[in-house]
Amino acid sequence: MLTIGQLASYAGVTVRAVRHYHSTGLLPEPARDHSGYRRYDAAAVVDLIRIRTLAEAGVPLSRVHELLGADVDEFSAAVDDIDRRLRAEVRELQEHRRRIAQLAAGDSLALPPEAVAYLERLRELDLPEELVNLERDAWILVAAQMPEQMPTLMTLKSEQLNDPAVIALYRDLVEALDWPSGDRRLDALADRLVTLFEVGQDDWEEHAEDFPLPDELVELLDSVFLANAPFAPRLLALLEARGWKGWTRIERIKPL
Amino acid sequence: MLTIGQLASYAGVTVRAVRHYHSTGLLPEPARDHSGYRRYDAAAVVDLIRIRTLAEAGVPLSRVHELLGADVDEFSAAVDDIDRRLRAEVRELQEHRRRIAQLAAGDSLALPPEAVAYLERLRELDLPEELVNLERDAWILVAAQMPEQMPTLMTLKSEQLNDPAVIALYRDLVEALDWPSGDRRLDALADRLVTLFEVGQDDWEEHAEDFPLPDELVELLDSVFLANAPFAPRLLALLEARGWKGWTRIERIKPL
DNA sequence: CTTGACCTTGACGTAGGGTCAGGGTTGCAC
DNA sequence: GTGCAACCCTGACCCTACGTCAAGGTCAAG
Repeated sequence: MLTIGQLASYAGVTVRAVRHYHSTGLLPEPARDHSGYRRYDAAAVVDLIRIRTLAEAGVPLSRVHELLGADVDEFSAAVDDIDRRLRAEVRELQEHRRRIAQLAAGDSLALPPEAVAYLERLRELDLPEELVNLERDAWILVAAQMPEQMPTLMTLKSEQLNDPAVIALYRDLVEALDWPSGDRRLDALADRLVTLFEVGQDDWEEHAEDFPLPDELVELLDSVFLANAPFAPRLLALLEARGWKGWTRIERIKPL
Repeated sequence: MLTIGQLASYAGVTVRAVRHYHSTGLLPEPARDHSGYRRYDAAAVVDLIRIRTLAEAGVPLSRVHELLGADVDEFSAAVDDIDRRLRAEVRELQEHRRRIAQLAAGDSLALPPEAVAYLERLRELDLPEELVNLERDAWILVAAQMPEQMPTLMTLKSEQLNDPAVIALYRDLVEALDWPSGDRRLDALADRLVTLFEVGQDDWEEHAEDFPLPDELVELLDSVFLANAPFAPRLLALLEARGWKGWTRIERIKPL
């Protein structure tokens, strides 16, 4: 008669595994000797080797029992099923590998390439890193909600950058981050913003219909603006006084 | 400010996952409102999306933190490392698939093909299934201890089957399973066994040196014999009286 | 008698959360 | 004002397939 250690060693598994199989009922508990030790016969070794063979082939323990008692048809059906599961796992891991390979540090983490390109363009225009980071975080939020619209959105944004007035405004908005909260220069900024809005209005309304940002996303992006720009509340108030409401989604509230 | 549910939905993860990330320190706990609810800002959404991006690419959570703060070099080194791990997992699964595909119900579970062929030959010789099953279990034990010797061992066993006297003896040994324990016919069986031993002795001794079965394996196989054949103790005694000791490894104890 | 190798049960840990249970909060409709 | 659904909170147990102590009992050798 064998002890659990001998059994395990003959079958090529660990003692812990044998006890685990007992605890799940996969291998029946044998009789105990006078001191409480489990005592096994050679048949247990054979059973355990069968279990190990299946387990090492990737069969989940919960299915080993059914496979040990299966006839040829049941067995091959179960094997097919398990192989399907393994194939799916392999595919999933391959997909992981694909994604891992595309990951890189910095912007491209959580942003599609067209957004990365847009950020890179901002950098080339010598806009400060501070702004680029804010833009990046905002676009991460957008990309998470509407990934398929990102290419078109990025094209639109990129086109805006062809207007030197837009770029100048970006630059001055960054400057404004350091201004005291009631700074008089905000009025001039508001005027310039309104000018841009009115020039670009038709374009924007057209696009706004094509790509409706969900209300909650608009709110979220506004909150990013409010949280990062001390002048934001005052600027929004100035814009409202000029007939424009909102920021992420700007709307006319007074007719011209 | 966002609740945990809104945060989770913006980032595309479950509420439970967010709490899990809090518990492991991956995502810092935010401030609570007056009723104890967690309240998040948009920056938390961005952080969470970054975490999700890495996690979905197969990065273990324990490494996500280090990756979020890594520079380009550290990042790509870590990515290489993770990809190695993923590759290893894929290989392991492919190996599982290979083995699963070779598994079949019946004998081939836990036995190499040459052993399966040997068992099949026993069946073709019309030896009873009872014997074939006993042989199968015995060879499972041997195969588990010395897999690389199996082809040669099976060749040797197969050659023995070319002697009609051996086959006849097998048949009669199976018959003997039903005999009463002190049956007189055992004497005749013992005589025939001894005859075979003496004819084959040189062959056997030669092979015994080439393929030394470990003592413990011999003991285990003897125990299979003893457990399954009621006549075994008596037969072994008769053999000893004729100058031969053992069963799995038979040895002459008296000179001729 | 000691020592070391074995055995016993029980419990906790792994990765990444899922799924209750039991109770408090909020917001909207009636 | 109140009822109800939909949130939120913590705590706890569940999953795989065991690994790894902890605290003790047993056995064989020297």
